[in-house]
Amino acid sequence: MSNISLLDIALKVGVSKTTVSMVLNGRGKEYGISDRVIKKVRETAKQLNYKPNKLARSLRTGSTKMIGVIVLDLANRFHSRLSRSIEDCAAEHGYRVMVCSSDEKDTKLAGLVDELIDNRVEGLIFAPTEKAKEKVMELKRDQFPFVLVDRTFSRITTDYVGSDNFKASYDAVNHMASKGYTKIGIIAFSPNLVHMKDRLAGYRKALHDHNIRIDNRLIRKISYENIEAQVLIHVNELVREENIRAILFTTNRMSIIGLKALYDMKIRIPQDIAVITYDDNEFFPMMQPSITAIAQPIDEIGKRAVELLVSRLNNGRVGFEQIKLETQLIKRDSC
Amino acid sequence: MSNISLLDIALKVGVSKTTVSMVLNGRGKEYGISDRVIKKVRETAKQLNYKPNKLARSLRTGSTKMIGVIVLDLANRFHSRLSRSIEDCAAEHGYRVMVCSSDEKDTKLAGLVDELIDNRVEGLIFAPTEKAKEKVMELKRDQFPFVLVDRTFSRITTDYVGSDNFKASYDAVNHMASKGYTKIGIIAFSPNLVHMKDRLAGYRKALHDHNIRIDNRLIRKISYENIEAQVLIHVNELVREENIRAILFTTNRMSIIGLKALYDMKIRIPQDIAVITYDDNEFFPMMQPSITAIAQPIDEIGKRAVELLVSRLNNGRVGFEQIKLETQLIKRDSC
DNA sequence: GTGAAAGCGCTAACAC
DNA sequence: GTGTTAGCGCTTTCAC
Repeated sequence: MSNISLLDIALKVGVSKTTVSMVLNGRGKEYGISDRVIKKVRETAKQLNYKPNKLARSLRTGSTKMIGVIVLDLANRFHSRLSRSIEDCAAEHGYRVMVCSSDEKDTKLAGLVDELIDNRVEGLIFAPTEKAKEKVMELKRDQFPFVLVDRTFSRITTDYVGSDNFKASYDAVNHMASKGYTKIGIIAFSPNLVHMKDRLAGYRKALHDHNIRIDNRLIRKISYENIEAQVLIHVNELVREENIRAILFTTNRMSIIGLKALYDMKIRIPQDIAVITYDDNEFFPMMQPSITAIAQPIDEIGKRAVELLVSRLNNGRVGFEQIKLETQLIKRDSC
Repeated sequence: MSNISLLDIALKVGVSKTTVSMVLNGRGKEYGISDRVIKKVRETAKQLNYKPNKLARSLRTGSTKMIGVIVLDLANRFHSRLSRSIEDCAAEHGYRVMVCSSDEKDTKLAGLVDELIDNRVEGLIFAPTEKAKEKVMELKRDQFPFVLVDRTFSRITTDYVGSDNFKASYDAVNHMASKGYTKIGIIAFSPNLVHMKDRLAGYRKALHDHNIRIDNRLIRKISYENIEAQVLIHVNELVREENIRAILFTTNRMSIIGLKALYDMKIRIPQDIAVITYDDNEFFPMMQPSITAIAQPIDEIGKRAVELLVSRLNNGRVGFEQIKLETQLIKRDSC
């Protein structure tokens, strides 16, 4: 890799670095550089295969046009689509992204936040982990620009973009109850983060509105470790011991595991048990039965998050916005 | 965001920048800095919330520990999993990644390559687009370290990691033929890239070995624009006009569209038409019928690509390696 | 119309 | 044991 600098071009053309810099930044005219020189500089740059060093430029200008993005797992469909949406929208606003996965680990998240800041990203968009509140407060205290996505904390005000999880669950459980189901189970993560709180609250409210007694044995809260084993256990118990007739899985990961479990148990859907899942999937319409799902507006979440961040970066907007976007209950045959 | 530099710490502690730099890089002992100073520096750094400026460091050291990654589409399952694998393996080797999506567009790819290089990534891992050969040759000429993944070109030697696509298709079609199918269709992209050439060649060879006449009408090659419409047309024609009894979809994107098309046409799988798809999916075991698929070793592809790149970066390895990894035909009920 | 020079924050060779 | 200094490649102010 050749390492041609402005100076090399300047020397070759017989002008100063300054002139070359101006020309290559498209400000030749503005500074009244002669057409001859402009042309010569451009040609020489191309000929020498000049690559501007963004590190040097950023160091000098104090601007990297970089946004740090931390999702939970790039291999998870929700998060990869979210990343993609952020990537595209950021590009529209002239920003590039650095995407990382936190694996739902608080220490990893904190480390990534620091590293991204060390790399001088101008802002962060991330899905916080369960105990990341401290790190988030630290960012807030330092007034570092960031936007939370997917999930947030209670009692702490930050920019946030996510789904209207309360309504999403409400709609789903309302749909179940309207179909006559009363023994409705739910599997969720321990509600330390608001999105889970809301997903559970929507469930409760819907049951309440249908005058269905809330049975805490039907509400299963799992932790973020060993998800697969936990989902299996609880699905098993809900089905075998609690005799549920319908179930709501509150993340796409749980849905995959849960559906597979039901399938392996030879449970008939929806005859034995009706199912609704969080996050839609391309294969759901093709499954037998097709799966009823809560579709989150993933692209929109990414887009709004970028817009929120960029508006802070550009306008120095004050105050915080909490954006909750509408989900869509896609009714199919599983409920 | 406070912007504390080494100098601020140095001033506060009453030593020079150098001393602070040494201490903060963990080389205090090595350079014989006194314990008292080391402690004081560390404390002050923490207290001032010092964030090392990686731009400055990288500019100075000439090393960013960054790898640029360009996949086709971060929202595509194959590519998001590949990205994740690369992210993890890179981290193990002390590198961070910048991931971008080329959307299968040659100009976008070329632009991303340039931008990543401007950002001084030390190497690139990317899936080349159809007409990216020129850009790839340019990188090769400039001796910029890179590894191609998923696909490569004929008549150009570079580091490459992908699946053994010939064998993958061969296994699939061999499986079909062994089950007695003779009218076997295939949908592929125009084979300008070697992976597609191989996927088609494996199909042909398997037919040949089973003494099945190769009928070019059953081989459908589509371009990268408007994929959905094209797949629909060809599936339709293959089914309605050519009376195929089995079909091989050669990418996961095609599989989703193709399966949906068959589903909408009320084709019974495998009674009417047997199906095998490229890329496995978590939902395939649960579908009715379950879907037979070619599972690519995605994690391994990412891992090996990173290792290949890192070995070049560290050892300055000469020569090129072309790694073709074994796929696995996961036999289920769709064929 | 163009150039000189300072400085972004850091590291490392060399000096004392 | 610690400091001085130069310089990575760039932008930008000011000077001519």
